Amino acid sequence: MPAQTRDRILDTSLAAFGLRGYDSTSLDELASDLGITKQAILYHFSSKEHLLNATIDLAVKELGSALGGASKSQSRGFQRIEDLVRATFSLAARRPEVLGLVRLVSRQGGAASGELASAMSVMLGEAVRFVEAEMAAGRFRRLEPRMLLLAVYSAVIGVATEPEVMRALGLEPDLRSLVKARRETIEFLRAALIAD
Amino acid sequence: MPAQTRDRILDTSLAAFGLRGYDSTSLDELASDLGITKQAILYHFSSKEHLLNATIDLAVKELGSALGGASKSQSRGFQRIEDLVRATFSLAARRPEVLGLVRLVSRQGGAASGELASAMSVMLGEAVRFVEAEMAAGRFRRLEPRMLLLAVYSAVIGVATEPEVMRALGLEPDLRSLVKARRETIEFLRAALIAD
DNA sequence: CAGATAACTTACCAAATGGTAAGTCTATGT
DNA sequence: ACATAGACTTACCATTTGGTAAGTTATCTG
Repeated sequence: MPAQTRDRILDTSLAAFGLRGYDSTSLDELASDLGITKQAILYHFSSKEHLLNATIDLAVKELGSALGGASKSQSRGFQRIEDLVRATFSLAARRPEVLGLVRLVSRQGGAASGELASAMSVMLGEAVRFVEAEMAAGRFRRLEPRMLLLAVYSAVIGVATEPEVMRALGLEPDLRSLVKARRETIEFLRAALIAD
Repeated sequence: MPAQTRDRILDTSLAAFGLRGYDSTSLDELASDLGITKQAILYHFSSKEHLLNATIDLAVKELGSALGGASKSQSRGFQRIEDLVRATFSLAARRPEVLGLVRLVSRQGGAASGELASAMSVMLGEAVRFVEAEMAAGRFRRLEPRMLLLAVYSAVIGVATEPEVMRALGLEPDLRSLVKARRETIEFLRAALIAD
């Protein structure tokens, strides 16, 4: 099993980068978490930046497979939005580090963000067309589609990945609250989107 | 003018911490930006962590004065939400680092987050009561107030501080787009909140 | 069995980092 | 005139960081 270590490294670094940040994570830390030496990491990934790139690739893949099903579903109208939000919350509960990394990269924007940016562009492009079609069909309220999506994206990602704000609101960020948050987010979006 | 350097340090570190993160900002960098030595910083703030604390204090103050007016305004119903969103966008355009730091701290949650957390708790507490009153008066749609606020907070902060996502949507994060984003965010919230 | 290759580890290293100690320079109060 | 205190700077320092070089071990191949 030669390629197993490589996968373990990627997994651990995805968690570390996604939850604590790039600069806050040292290769030595990653290595000792994995019970190997730092040089083993540098054997598989020639530099920390390359490791980040590979980690982003993994996150993009996981994001795609988590949201791909919902995004390509045949459901129409608000049901499709609901499917997407459910898939996002499910990912946030299962692997919060993936969304954390997405947010990290989309903020920093470094040289490595190209791939993620283009992957997101594709997904967002599809989403824009979908929303426009629903608006044209009169099923969604008429709003600027891209701004609408930005607001929806922000609301979902924020709710799913800001545990401290939940605490400030007096809500424990446990599974039960997350389920409640999901339901409320969906109701919120339904209210905002459904044309009367 | 003895206390001037201290203020300049705080100002620069607020920008650096808020836009690039705590670990990604070194004292040497801050110092050379300011044209002083690192030890001058450590003279005013005995450690990097103390500097962070003082920086958070400043951010809390700026946040308070930027949103305080809108939050204590006498306006009722949706107008008050609109005032708040406008104030937030104005802050995001003028001093994005303040919101950046708020988000950074609210995510990391470190030992220093106490003050900010409590300040936010107060503001959010007021907001919850306001929303509940509006719902009781039948002016706002009935949703879970805290979850609603979390979604609103996330949407506004996200739209105001995620330039990369805007780029992925094909929108330049310049002032004009920000104005558009503000208008659309308000319309989005209006649609979500106003009871029919 | 020889040797090449993959998958590591041990040994280093230069630069950067947060922090300490001691000195300098200026203003102020006595 | 002089001590004192404030606001720094110059000189260091230990640790951490990302990265290189040179082994070591096991497996596979001719």
